[in-house]
Amino acid sequence: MKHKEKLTEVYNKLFGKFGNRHWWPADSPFEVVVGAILTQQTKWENVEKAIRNLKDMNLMDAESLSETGVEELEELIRCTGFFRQKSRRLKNISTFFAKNPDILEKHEDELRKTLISLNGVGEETADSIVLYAAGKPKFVIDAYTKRMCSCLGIKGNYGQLQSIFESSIPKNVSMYKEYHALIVEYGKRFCGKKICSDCILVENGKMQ
DNA sequence: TACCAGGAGAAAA
DNA sequence: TTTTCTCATGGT
Repeated sequence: MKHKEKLTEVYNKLFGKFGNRHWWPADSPFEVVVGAILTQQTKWENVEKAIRNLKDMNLMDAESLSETGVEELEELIRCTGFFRQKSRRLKNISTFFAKNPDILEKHEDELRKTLISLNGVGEETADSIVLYAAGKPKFVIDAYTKRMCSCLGIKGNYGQLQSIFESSIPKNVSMYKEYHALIVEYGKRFCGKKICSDCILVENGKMQ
């Protein structure tokens, strides 16, 4: 089966199972940016606590966050792990957003390139911001996506997998958001477990 | 106790 | 250019 047909079938199956995920949970585009940094190698539940801490201190905007001391940030986001790195990354990116308030209005390719040039922002984090904060079409490839693709027999590095997804499904922001969210939900439940046999994409002992 | 979670960046091979 | 190591906490 070709990639396009396979990925379309997987989408339909996941949507049928999980429905609309309404992603990304955030009250503002900047909150998505903050969440994208904090969620690196961390469970979302811990990110939520840190975001609550920042909101309680009225720091959920670029200007306020950029003016906050690194040590204070470390305490507020400690629960997300890697707090020394992340506090510096947060301060760095919020300073950039404070100086460039219209950055999210740029074309997705230019925006992505700009974001990746910032310290602490790699491909996945940049794409998450482009898609969920700026609302522009860039498919996010995360660890779950790589694992799922590997099981489906679709191989490639980040850029290759992104190209496969973007050429297989309609270039549509809502579709990109929904598909990635569905893969995460699927991944949380079925990937990394020792019982792959329960995977909803498996039939007769093998992936479709 | 050991392992993993919605990565990125530097160092080593 | 690809792989490995480090960053760190909290939950299972």
